Formats: sequence, structure tokens, C-alpha cells
Amino acid sequence: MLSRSIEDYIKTVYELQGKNQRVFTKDIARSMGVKMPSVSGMVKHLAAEGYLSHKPYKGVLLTKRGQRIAVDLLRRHRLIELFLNKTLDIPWDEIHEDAEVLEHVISNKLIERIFNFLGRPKFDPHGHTIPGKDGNMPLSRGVPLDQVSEGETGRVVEVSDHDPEFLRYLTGLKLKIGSEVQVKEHAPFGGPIMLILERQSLAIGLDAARRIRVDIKKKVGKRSN
Amino acid sequence: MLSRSIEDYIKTVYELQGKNQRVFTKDIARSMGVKMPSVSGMVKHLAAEGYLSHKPYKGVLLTKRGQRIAVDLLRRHRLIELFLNKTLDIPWDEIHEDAEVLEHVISNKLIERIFNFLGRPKFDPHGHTIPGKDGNMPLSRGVPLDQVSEGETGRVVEVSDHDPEFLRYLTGLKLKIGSEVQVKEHAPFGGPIMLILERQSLAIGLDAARRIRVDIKKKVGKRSN
DNA sequence: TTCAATAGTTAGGTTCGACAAACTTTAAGA
DNA sequence: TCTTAAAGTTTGTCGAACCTAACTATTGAA
Repeated sequence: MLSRSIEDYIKTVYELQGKNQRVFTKDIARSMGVKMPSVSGMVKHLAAEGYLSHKPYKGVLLTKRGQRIAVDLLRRHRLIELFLNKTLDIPWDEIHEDAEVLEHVISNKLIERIFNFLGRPKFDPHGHTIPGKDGNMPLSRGVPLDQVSEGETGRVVEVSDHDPEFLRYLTGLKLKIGSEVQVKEHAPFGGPIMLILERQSLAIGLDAARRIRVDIKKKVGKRSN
Repeated sequence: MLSRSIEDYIKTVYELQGKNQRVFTKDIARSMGVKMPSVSGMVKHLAAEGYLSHKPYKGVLLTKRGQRIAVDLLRRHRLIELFLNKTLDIPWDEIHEDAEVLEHVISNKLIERIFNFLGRPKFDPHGHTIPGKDGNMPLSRGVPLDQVSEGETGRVVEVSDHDPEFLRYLTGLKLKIGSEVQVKEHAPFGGPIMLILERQSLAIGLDAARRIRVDIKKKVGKRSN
């Protein structure tokens, strides 16, 4: 049985490494709220146990084994979020914290019961894809909203779940999973993106736009394939 | 925030002390699966923190403060059991273990949501009374089945939840909360109790009978008050 | 009353995961 | 090339919560 702490390190590295970027001690420390020596020590241990490879002074990268742990945790996290949201009707900005704790302690048996109870779902309340029991990690859907060209329309499919404040902001805008948005204009010099959402205009900052992913709608009359 | 370990010690003492019996190091150690020196050390700490009073060589007794912690845990435990049983349809012999872990980590906010979701219930799936949020510990209902006189009839209101094997045994007998049983005979010399349950005779050992509590039915035609 | 057997405690050690202080490596600019 | 700031590591400590070994207190039977 892995300790809570070990699982958290692996998860953090997974999140930071994205598509195979080496991850540095400083970033792990900042992200986890611990000091660098704690990271150095744990990294040495995790490398010895085969969860990641460590080139001193050059950062770390998860092994297949480490990735498997991380993806399992993600599966648990997302199923728990969806479960809390569906059964107890807890809003999407309040489920992350509880899931963060529960993902480490709920038995596999219980997770699979939850999975079946929920009807073997594919997505969590923030639109994230739920990984398979086999450790298969599906790709994120859509593209970040800041990369959508002017004039294009898309459906919101996924939003970042780490910051409850951000989710409350979206709720305030009435922007949710499934919302249809049209990009009107990219203001220059890192300025906001002007959108139409439910016939209302609104301006959204670049940081926020990067945390929203949309499925681009093919233009009407230009239906390909 | 109390550690998992501290909460478990307090809970164990609560269970062992019953109605204010002093609890001994050896019993705590056996019940928790640790060695006696670990108990001595922890007891010293808990006494210093005011959770219990300790007379060296004479056992311990929870203070009001310690009892409050224990009752809170019991509330959490029972609500979690009922929640798992109701929403995920997990049978009564499988819920205890998960609840044992979850009671330490689920946030108060979540517990209260569960409480309301379940309709502010009074009893868990084993018939145990759920303590109030205010730390008020209601009495157990009924009397142990081994104390029911021959000829009397009762309704099962509570069964012990610590041993899953025992619960499976009851399930096999089709004995559940609400079942009506009539005591036909107490076999002498610690022998079994003969019962009628749903028109079937059955013999139940003393150890089992002590773990089943029933509400005695007033005799027909003798309805008092 | 004495003395084993049993129960309880103290002393000292281990592991885990964090820390501060001190040292080393890297890399960027003078 | 040299220097230095930033990043990373090593070393030694600390608190929790466990352990074993050794010591002490209690108690009940001879």
C-alpha cells in the first residue's frame, strides 16, 4: 500500500509533466507546498522504487509504473467527483477538495461499485475524461478557448477543476459544460477574448480562456466528411 | 486536526468502557492490534491533552471531551454506513470496513449533506441509533436476546456490526432488523436459545444472542398504559 | 507474608515525511 | 573565462507512532 504522501508526489509529477516534459524539484515543491529538500528526498525514494527516473539537477520523469499509479488516482478522483455531484448534488466548485482526500482511501471495490452505479460514465462534472480501469488514459477533448479563431463557434467540453474560485466565476457567467460560445474577437496585447454566450456578449481573460476547452463546431453548409 | 491514530484510540476506549468501566492497557492493545508500550505512550499523550484520565496501573476513562470525540466518530460511522448501504446498495456485512476508514476523513460539510440526503435518519443499517450533531448519544433500544424470557416475543431492533461473518450468518438465517422472533426455550448450561422466526424453529448460540437486541412485544390483551 | 505471574511502564530504537543549514552544480551575464 | 544567482542536494533534526527489551507494580495463591 502506497502512502498518501507518495501518491501525492506521483500525481503532482504527472500533472506537471504534461506530455513528457521533465519536471523540476522547485516546481514540485511549489506545487505541493513543501520545501525542496523534502522533494529531493522523496524523489530519490521514488526513483529507487521505479516510479520515476531522476537525472540529478535535470529533473524527473515518471516511468510507465509511475504513470499507471497517477492514472489510477485520476480515475478515482473523477469518479468520486461525479458521485458526490450526482448523488449529493454538491456543486462543481465544492467537490474537488473532498475528492482530493477520498481518492487515496476509498477501496477499489467501492470505486467499481460507484462506477457501475453511475452507469459506467465517460466524463466527470468538469468534462474531464475518466480513465479506464486498465490504466488507459484517454485524450482531452476539444481545444483551449484561447486558440479558437475569431468567428468560430464551439461547445464547452471541459474546464479546469483546480481552482474553485474559477469555477464559481464560470457559474456566475452561466457558462457550463455544453454551453455554446462564439468567439467574436481576440483583443491584442494579451487582452481579453470577446464571446457570445446565450446571446450575451462577454469578455473573458486569457488565463481563464486557457482553462476552458471547446469542441469547434463545423461551419454550417461546410459539413466535411 | 486529530490524527487517525488518536481518533482510533479514543474510539476504542469508548467502546471498551461501556457505561463507565475503567479500561486497561492490555485490552486497548489487544483491541487495536498494537503492543502495550504503544498504548502506554499514547495514553500518556491523550491524558495530557485532556481526552482521558489515567491512573497508572489502574486504567483509563474518557473525559467529557474524549467522549465527545468518540460520539462524533460514531455519528460519522453510522451515517456513512447507511449512505453506502442506501445509495450503492452495499450489503450490511460489507459496509463496516469502508466506514471505518471514511469516518476519519470525510469533511463535516459532507457528513451533514449526507445526513440531510438520507432524510435525517435515526438508525443505521444494523439498527444502531445515530447520535445527534450536538454530541448527544441516545441509548440503545431493546434488550439482548439472551435476556428475553421463554414465551416472550420481540422485534429485532439492533445487531452488532463488528464481525461481517456474524452478519452473514444472520443473513443466512433470514434474520434481519424488524424480524419478529419468539423465544421458546433457553437450553441449560450455556446452551442455545430456541427461537421461532417466520414459523421456523431455530437454535441460536448464546454469543450470537448477546449480539442481537430486540424490543419486547407486550402480550396481547395486556396492553399497559 | 511472600513470591510468581500478569499487567503496566520506561528506555531506547526504527521508519516516515517533513524541516533548516550548509554545501554543490548549473547556467547566464560581465 | 570568471563570477554569481538560482536550483538542487546532502546532512543532520524533529515529531509521530510504532516496536523490543528491560524494569516495576499489583495481585492472588501458597
